[in-house]
Amino acid sequence: MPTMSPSVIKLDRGFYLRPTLEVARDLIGKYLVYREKGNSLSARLVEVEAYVGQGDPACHAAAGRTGRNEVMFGSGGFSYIYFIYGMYYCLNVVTEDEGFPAAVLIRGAEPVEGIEIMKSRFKYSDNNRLADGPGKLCKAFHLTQRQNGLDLTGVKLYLEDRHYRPVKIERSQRIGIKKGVEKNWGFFEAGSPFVSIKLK
DNA sequence: TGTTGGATCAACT
DNA sequence: GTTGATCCAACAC
Repeated sequence: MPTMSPSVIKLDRGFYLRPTLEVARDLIGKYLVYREKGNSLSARLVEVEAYVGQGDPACHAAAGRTGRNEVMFGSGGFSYIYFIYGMYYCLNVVTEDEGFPAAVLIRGAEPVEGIEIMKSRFKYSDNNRLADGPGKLCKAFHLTQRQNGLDLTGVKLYLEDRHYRPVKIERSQRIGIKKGVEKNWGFFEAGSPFVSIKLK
C-alpha cells in the first residue's frame, strides 16, 4: 500500500442525517464549493448556527410548513435558501431525517477559490472579507432562490472535508433573532477574522 | 467608536 | 400593516 495524503471527501448524505447540533459543529472547517458556469468558488466555514425543529421558536419551521420552509421538512443534505430583509439571501443546509424540519445557517466563511469573482460582486472590496455574514456569503457565491433545494450530494453545490481541523471551536448565542436567544446554538472558529461582524 | 435608518419583499396578523 | 436568521452608509459624538 502506497502512502497516501488525505484525500478530499465530499460530505455524504449520512453526514447530514444526524442531530443538527453535531452537524453544525462538524461543519466548522469544512469547505463550501459551488460550481457555476465553469467557475469554481469555495470557502472554508468559520461560523454557523443550528435551527432545530418545530420546538425551536427561532426556527422558520416553528409555525408549521409554508412554501418558504418546505425543503426543511425534507431529508437532510439539501440546501435551504430564503430571501430576507428585502435584499439578502441566507444559505442553510438541511439536517436530520425527512419529516424533522431542521437546518444549519451558514453565517461566515473564509474565501479560498474564486476570490476575484467574489470581489466583483461587491461595490467595495479592499480585502478578502467577502463572506463574513450570511447575506454577504450568498452575494459572493451568487446564491439565490434558484439554488434552493439543491442536493448537496450532487455536483453544483456541496461541502468537502479537506482535512482542515480548527484549533478551537467556540459557542455563542444566535444572532439577529428575538425568540430562542437563550440557546447557545451558534458555533464559530475562535480567532478567525472571517466570523460575521456582529460577533467581533 | 458607536448608533441609526434605508433598502425592499415574503410571510404572517 | 408589521416583522424579519442583514448589510452598509451616514451621521453623532
